Amino acid sequence: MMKAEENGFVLASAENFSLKKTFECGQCFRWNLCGDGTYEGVAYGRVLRIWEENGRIVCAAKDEDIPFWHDYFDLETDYSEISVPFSEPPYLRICAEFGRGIRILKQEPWETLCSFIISQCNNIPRIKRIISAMCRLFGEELEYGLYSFPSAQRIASLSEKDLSPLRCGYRTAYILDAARYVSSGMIDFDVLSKIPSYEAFAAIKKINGVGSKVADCFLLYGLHKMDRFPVDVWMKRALKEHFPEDYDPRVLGPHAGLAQQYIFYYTRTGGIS
DNA sequence: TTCCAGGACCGGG
DNA sequence: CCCGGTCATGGA
Repeated sequence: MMKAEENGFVLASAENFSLKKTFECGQCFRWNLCGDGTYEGVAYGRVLRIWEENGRIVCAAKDEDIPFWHDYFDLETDYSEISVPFSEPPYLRICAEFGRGIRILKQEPWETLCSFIISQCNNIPRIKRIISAMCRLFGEELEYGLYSFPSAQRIASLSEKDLSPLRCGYRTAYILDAARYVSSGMIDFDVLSKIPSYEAFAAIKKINGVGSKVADCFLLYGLHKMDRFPVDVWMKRALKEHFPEDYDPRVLGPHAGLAQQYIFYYTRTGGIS
């Protein structure tokens, strides 16, 4: 399955795992391309460097972390298989072909929730800057220049004034409300991950500043509930222009969220990789 | 200057 | 249920 190479471990074939598409399709904000072509990121307080080499995806990580990363990239799932239902309408088929290689990451729930609260009415470069600053100011240093995402407990211990250097405006109060829900145990991610997605949806929306769209992003990217289909301005446009009137994404089945990711990536890039 | 960015909330119709 | 105004901030 995975064997040691000269410089690292082979995680997968590049055929079904595109680093560029996976990290730049809009689902995550903390993976960055380095000058040498490798991507560098942090998840669950672990650092990873990962790159493509001879048609394979290779990574540098601690040996004992390899199973973790294997799961993080959802490598047990056959994405070509679960993409079979995305054959129509024609626009969706084009999106799915264009996005082949995207993996839906199993991101840290709290980080995902917080990140998509920040994302509302904001642009991606600025979202990344705010999150980066949050980690640098309130996370723990792992290696030089790389920090963990601060825990909900840590954020809950802060005031609006403490968070003011982040310059995230009205979202500050939302972040604090979310941190209190999570740190107090009123919201328990382990519980949410085990109940039906529509129940988790209702529960997470109790947080001030978490509406339908942020809730769905949290469920899809943070709890890996693949049936959720976040609808933002880009999706509204795509649905209006390329799908039948009153189209219900639920017809896409239990992995509709992957279809959403294909559509979002294609629509945002204009089909230009 | 105005508009927009992976929205949410609130009020009124 | 849907509508418009409002909420900070920064870049184009």
